[in-house]
Amino acid sequence: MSTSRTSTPQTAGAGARSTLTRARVLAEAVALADSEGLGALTMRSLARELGIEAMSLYHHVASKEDLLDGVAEVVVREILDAVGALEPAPEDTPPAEWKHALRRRILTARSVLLRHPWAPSVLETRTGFSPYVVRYHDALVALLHRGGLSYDLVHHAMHALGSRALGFSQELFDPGGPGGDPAAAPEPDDEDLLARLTDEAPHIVAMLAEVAHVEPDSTLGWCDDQAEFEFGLDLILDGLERLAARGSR
Amino acid sequence: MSTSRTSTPQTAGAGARSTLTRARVLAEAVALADSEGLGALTMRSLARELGIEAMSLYHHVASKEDLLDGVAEVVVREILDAVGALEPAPEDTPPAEWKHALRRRILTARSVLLRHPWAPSVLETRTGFSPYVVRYHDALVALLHRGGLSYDLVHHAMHALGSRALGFSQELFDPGGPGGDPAAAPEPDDEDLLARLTDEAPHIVAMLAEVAHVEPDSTLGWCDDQAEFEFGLDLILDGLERLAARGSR
DNA sequence: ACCTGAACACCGTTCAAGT
DNA sequence: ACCTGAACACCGTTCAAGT
Repeated sequence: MSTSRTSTPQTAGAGARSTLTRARVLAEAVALADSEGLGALTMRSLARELGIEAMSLYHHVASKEDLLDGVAEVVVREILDAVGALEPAPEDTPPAEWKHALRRRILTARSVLLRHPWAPSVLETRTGFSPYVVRYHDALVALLHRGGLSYDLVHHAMHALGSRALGFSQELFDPGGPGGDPAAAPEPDDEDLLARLTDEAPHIVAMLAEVAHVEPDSTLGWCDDQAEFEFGLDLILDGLERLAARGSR
Repeated sequence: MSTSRTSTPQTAGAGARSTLTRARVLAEAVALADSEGLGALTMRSLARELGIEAMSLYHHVASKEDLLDGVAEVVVREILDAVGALEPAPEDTPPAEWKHALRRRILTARSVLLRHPWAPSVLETRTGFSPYVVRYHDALVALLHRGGLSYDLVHHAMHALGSRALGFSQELFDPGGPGGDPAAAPEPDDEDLLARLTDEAPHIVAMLAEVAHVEPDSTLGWCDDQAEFEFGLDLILDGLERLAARGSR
């Protein structure tokens, strides 16, 4: 479902739209993935949404792969905008506050990704050096180095953060999380699943019984993604801080 | 390329193989992904490899999705076998050594995944609760809890580890890493790339110039995946240890 | 220059039919 | 019961042709 049909004025009958640009193609692709999921983003469906024939897309995009590159770029640019709007500006933050500044940037990036739950799986598969991704990471490197961390430690830090630097993490048991396809999220189907888990994973069940906010037999109680993300992030940031204090490692 | 054609005796002419089982289908799927990459694993190519018609696969596998579930299961079972062979056995390790025991298990899991570079991208997309994945994580939970960590801290720990618990991590700039498709790994194309990066990412370039073992203008010098994985893992494990010492948090 | 229709070489999968 | 061939509904993409 989309309002693209009527969102811009056009000459009466034919399907010709104002003028197609790469930017409009990418924006529509993002909108389509937002509303229908990444699986629904095909060259044909995207063209339909734009009131155009599939083959016309190839005038603005070299291939499906290039389309996904562009889509990733749009999302990361959105992150850069959000992060750039932070106060105080990164250059004005006292170097010693690198940890809080980094934390804030990463959580801001995450808040953008929460609006595009499909984005992590696209970002994961981009192998090239997208200019905006590089620029984002370069700013993080600058922040850490200005904070007094040696380049050696900064390098380790970037690896340790991994995709967390962009605000998402790999949660193997979190089908509803930022990386998951909403359509693929299974109904917890509590009764059977819990019985199975009690057999196969008694310790996990015991853990969840103690930890989960809800009773484990009512729903399985998906965990608080945001809180767990921050826990893991802080674990890493605190560790880095400790290493930095220990004489730039 | 595969030796499956002659790997088992068979009656002279026809394509009928000993007898097809789900296990044999899955084993061949893993072998195919190992040798040709995940992209080359299609129902048709797998059938061809087995000397069979594509539709016959549906007698042993409900769908492609089910095939991938099974393939993931094979890999995780391989991890469980490798981890089970560790000495001393997990139940016999002194509880206080939970950190080293956990570290060893995770690095063992990683060594298995290094033999199946495509496996992380399959594991990432499994949304169900695979019995073997659950069992593996249950053992980790038991290890941590026996080590004296509260279930609350163990729960945070599992989230913080994320996919790292199974031995892989999300490296956005590591196309050749465990998560990458070898076919998609780009030639570093040093000249242009470095020029571009010097513009877009001066701090990253400065960092790499200081850190990389090789000169940055000869090759970009991909980082030491194993060392960086261990750095990040230890950062998390040390942090957990500190929290545990601080009175089970 | 931009857009199109028909066609190609793939997918996963259904279905009725063979043994 | 297990396996098959033809066919269906999709993909991304090529190509020659339209304006």
